[in-house]
Amino acid sequence: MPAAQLIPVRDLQSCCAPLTREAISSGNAESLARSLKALADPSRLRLLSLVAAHEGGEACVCDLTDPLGLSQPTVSHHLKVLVDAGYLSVQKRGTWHYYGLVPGALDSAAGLLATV
Amino acid sequence: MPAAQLIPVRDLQSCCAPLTREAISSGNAESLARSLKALADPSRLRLLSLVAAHEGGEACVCDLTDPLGLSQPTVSHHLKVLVDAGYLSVQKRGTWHYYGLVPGALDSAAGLLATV
DNA sequence: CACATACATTGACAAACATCGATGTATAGA
DNA sequence: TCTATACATCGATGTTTGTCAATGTATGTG
Repeated sequence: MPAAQLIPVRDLQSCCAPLTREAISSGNAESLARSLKALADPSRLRLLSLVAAHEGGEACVCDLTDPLGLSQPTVSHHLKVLVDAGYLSVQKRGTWHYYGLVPGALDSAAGLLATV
Repeated sequence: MPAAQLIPVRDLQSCCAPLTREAISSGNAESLARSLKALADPSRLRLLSLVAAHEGGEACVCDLTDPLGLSQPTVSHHLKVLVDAGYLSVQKRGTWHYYGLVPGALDSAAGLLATV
């Protein structure tokens, strides 16, 4: 899948223009849109929040399905989207997969927004 | 359409929890997701950028179709989405409709992101 | 009035997406 | 080795979304 890859938020850059200068490039717009699309879903926002609020800052899939009211495959899918976008990280211990927030990832996204 | 209304970004609030405290409520997650979804499209990001970079900080539809390479109805549609979400405002002078950035709207969105 | 311009709305269609049930894979324990 | 648990992947389905051509609505001009 060479076309349309997802770059982790932290590696995104909207270049230099802070605003009102030059219009964002077509490529940067696509990258930023992809990162925002990963966040633009109520279930995924709640997932990020649930993970962050969970003790130790990490949670396994089994901790998340009930509060979300979604099936395990669906939760797994959303987690994958968030990992691919660079908002979450996984760590496998035994049978469990522990998801945790990538430090600064949300801030990166917020920062990019201010650059239009 | 009483269900699932779009609240302007500036009126959104994720309540008090800054992070890692309590998980975001289902309702707030829906509202925030809706606002982010309005931004999560390359064409709309470029529209915001083009409007901001245009002289006077405002632009009419005819200024935007060519740089975007999209049809007039499509541009009109995207602009409506951005207006409904509270990112753009419209002002009609004669035959022209001038779109401008709503001050602080993008910052509001960025701020909400930091609250998860 | 007739005509042109600027824009919105409608209807249609294909692509993308969220969701689930079923199935596959790996790890742990009896 | 057999069984149970935790999770991922697959395939199918219904919904949402981006896009355009066609049409409608004002506004301005001759």
